[in-house]
Amino acid sequence: VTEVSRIGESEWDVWRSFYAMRRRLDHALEVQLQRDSGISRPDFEILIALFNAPDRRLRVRELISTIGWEKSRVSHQVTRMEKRGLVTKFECDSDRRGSWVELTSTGRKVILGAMREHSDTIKRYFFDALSPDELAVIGTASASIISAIEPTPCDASLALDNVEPAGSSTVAE
Amino acid sequence: VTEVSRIGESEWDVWRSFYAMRRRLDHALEVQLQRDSGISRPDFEILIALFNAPDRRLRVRELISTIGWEKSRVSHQVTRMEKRGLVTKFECDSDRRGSWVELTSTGRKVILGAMREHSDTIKRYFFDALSPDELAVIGTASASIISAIEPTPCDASLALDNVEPAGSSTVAE
DNA sequence: AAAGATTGAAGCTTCAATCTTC
DNA sequence: GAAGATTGAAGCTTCAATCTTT
Repeated sequence: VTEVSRIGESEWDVWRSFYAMRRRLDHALEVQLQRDSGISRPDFEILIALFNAPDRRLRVRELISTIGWEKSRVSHQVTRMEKRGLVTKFECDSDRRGSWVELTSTGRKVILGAMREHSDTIKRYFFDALSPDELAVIGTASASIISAIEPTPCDASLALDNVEPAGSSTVAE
Repeated sequence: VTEVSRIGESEWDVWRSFYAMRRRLDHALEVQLQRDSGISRPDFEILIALFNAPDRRLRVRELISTIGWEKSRVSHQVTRMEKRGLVTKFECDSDRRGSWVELTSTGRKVILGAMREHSDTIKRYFFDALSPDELAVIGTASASIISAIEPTPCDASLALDNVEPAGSSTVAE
């Protein structure tokens, strides 16, 4: 479609290497969390978000925007975690549509241990494997990829190329 | 535990950036595949493996080693894909325990389209976002991380530090 | 017994529908 | 009607158990 800057075999090798790395890293982190702390990565994400919150509690709405999941996923996940005693749910006074999710004391213990062990694991598999230069490149490269995916909220401004046709009425309403 | 080479806030920023990038890239690729070709990423992986095989067919066993999934995952996935007409299964003559999985003509059409569109997407979100230098660093960094996770099969050779005790017989067999 | 493969159950994820409160 | 949240169904993933052939 557009002019193609050739992607050759060596480039695809990088992609495959990158792809394999993501899979193995994910898997290694999952295994470690489950083995050391008895939780899954989804569990970890919920717990860490609550742990970092003001009173160890968040609205479901906030959980959604913090972690970036679908709302039903959060709902199902929290329901399961409540059964296991990691969190509790209760109604919100100020807005009776909403509900709070709060860390239990068990959940607090679990996340404290998990943070320590999980950090060690990330250090071992990620930071220790990379030089400072490599780390820096990965930081900027990650940001570039994210920008490439999200056409930027400034998208709108690009569409307004020939804006302001002098004194045209904006919607006669 | 061991002496800690400090992981500071800027390092964790890189981790979070990397983590977010992986999630968004995965999501973007899934969305594109589903929208353009009506298949999921698991579907794509099975189809591409079969497409690259000698007669567009593989034993389940080979599918497992090629893609690196759990055997039951492959089995369930293939069963679902067979229902949708993307692949067919039939018995293996030479080893009656085994079975073949083969691309249907529909499956072939689907994967041909998907490869084109999916490559374009990877180009747009991955290759176009990165400089040649960044790409090279990501390649070597990915390999390093994989090595850090898998203690290397060459592990054994490291244990053989003081090898070759003069005229030792190499396996009396 | 080991290898090749399937099955069923349970947890995870997404989608669409729903319900209540604002 | 829109926002906050839950529910149910369907597909995905893992684990353990099973079954057959070697």
